[in-house]
Amino acid sequence: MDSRPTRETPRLVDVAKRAQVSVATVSRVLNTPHIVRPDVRGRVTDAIKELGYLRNAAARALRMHSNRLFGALVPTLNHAIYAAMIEAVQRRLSERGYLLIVGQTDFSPEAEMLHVNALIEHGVEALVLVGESHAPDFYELMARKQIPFINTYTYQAQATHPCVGFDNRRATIQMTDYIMDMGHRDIAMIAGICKDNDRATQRLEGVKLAMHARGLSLRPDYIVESRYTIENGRHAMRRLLALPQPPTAVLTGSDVLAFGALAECKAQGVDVPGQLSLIGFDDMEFAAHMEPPLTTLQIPLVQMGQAAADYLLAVVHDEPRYDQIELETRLVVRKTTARPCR
Amino acid sequence: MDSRPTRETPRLVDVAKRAQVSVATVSRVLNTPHIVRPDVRGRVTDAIKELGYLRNAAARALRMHSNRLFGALVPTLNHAIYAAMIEAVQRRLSERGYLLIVGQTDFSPEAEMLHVNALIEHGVEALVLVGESHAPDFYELMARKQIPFINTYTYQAQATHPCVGFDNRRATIQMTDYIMDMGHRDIAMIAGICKDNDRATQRLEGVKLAMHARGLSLRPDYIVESRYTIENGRHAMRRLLALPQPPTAVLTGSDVLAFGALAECKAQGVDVPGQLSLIGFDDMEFAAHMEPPLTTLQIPLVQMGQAAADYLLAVVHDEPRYDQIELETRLVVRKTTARPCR
DNA sequence: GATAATTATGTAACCGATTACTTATAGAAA
DNA sequence: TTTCTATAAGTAATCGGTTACATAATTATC
Repeated sequence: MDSRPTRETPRLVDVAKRAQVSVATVSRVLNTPHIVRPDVRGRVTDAIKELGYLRNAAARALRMHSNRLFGALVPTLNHAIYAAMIEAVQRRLSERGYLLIVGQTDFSPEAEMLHVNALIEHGVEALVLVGESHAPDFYELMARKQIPFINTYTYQAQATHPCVGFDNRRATIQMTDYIMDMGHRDIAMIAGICKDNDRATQRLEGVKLAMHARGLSLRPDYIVESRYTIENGRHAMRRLLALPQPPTAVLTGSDVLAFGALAECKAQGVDVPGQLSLIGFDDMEFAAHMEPPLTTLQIPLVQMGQAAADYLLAVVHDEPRYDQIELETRLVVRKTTARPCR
Repeated sequence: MDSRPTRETPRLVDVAKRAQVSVATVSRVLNTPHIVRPDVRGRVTDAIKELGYLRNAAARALRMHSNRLFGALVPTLNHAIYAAMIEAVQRRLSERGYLLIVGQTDFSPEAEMLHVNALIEHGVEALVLVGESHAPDFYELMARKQIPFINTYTYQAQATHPCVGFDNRRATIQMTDYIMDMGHRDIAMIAGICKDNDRATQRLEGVKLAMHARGLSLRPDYIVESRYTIENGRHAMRRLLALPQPPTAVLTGSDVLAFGALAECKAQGVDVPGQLSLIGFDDMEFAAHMEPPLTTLQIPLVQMGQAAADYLLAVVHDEPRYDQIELETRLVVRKTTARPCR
């Protein structure tokens, strides 16, 4: 009868004792089972089950310099687009036995950098980020620590850092060309907040670029920057409609803004697309079910998350991969766009 | 001139050497700065900055048996309600210097259990879960490992496990009473999938209970179970409207389903609330902006996430706390409910 | 100025798993 | 049966912090 106080958690050595083998053997059963004789292996797995043994990842990480742990930082989880991307990343990593730490930056590079440091301390093997503009010393740090990462929601062929996504400028150029082709000239943009947000900035630039290319320009009072909420979309549209000469077409930086904008139009009796055309961005679930259904730009969110996870897994396992991954966006034409009636 | 190959990552001992102190002192500067003389402390912090030292959480965790790492498991991040809860949890933990590993269970107890094991191996100090029904050996495991956890989205005063949320049965009883008070008897429910989902199950039960209490009963063909998507909400409503005697009121297990249901009503020219009353669940952002604005039940998502984080932090720091936390739900009456016209 | 009390710093054991290296065992060949 | 080879299992060093305990330095007291 052994009356020593029972340890709370069994360790490798406890399993070894019970299976009458050395710790090395147990470790082998756990990591490279095929090099252990089947009968011994059986004894060990039995002991593991009987004791309810779970390995200690801290000890493992300390010795192995690897954690099976990735990190992902998004502006917020409260936007479906980021949540959906994270969901795809998490799912993919899970399939490969990796866990994911998630953090939120609130669109602040400083907050992002704080998180990056904490994540590195915790030994994450790779990092998923959003956008390409980070804190000043971010890239230097990653290079020094040799931690692979990938920027999502962004793509540039000649980018110096790994990225997966699409060219945000080209995306809104596509939208703007489409609406100009229909005959619109008085085009407004309800954009996201551009400060510290390269995607929002580039989307706005795309609109300007496309208009300039046809000798038009985006009037300053036709630009409204708003945080991505329905309420803000309404406000922004109210502002535009109150202008002496309201636009005939409104592009938005997000379906959420478009939802609010459309709600405001309905409230004010403005016919969409009769009097005013509206285009969203993201093609979120509700876009197809709005009334009228929203013309918008489809973003390959799930693909992006998967590609980000796959890329980092490839780096970690030293497998071949592409550093810059471009994904297709698609303008989904539904019922909120028409030729201007003026 | 020192030409030894430079270590990739500086360690505590490197900092110690550079600051001309022992490792113990550096560790103290990091963990209990006030017990180190200011001048020495200065030397050390300088050395830390100069070397770009970041502590190794694995080594720390191994020695300390604590990680500053929590875990959270939700069915999916693709539903705003779970994402919003996680966002609140993450934010709160972040304030206190903790990181959060997030996993998705897809409403499967087995998948949940797999994640739980992985999280424990990775040394999470506490766990946030959704609902109260988990894999058979879940509670036993948590008790054995002594890892604190909390069930969210659920509340029962006499619960044997920590929980934060509301009584899902009472929530739909409240809705059902309200709609019955208006005079409705032909009440249908578009519920979530009840299998392995205690919240969905209890919500459905609540409707049945409330109706029974007034001598009514929920007809089997008035119950439709659907996954929480807009499209499914439409389908469900289509099914109900195709019935020989359609209901005069439809309760739903989620605003997402209600959104789809309302879209279908509009498509079929069914007047809401004239011909049919509709109630949602969750009070998501878009509910107030639907047309007509959706009557729904408000859930304190953010509060729930915060409370869950606070509870677990309290346990970990051995501070006082309540094990069962009830939060208020509120029926937000908007424009999709009216007396029946029949 | 000497001694005691207090505070600051250093030394080294420890956390638990992995694995290079060593030793034992089984199987093959003679 | 003996020797050699191949394969399996064991021993112990190691990863990088933390902290009990030992020692040195400082301040307080006589």
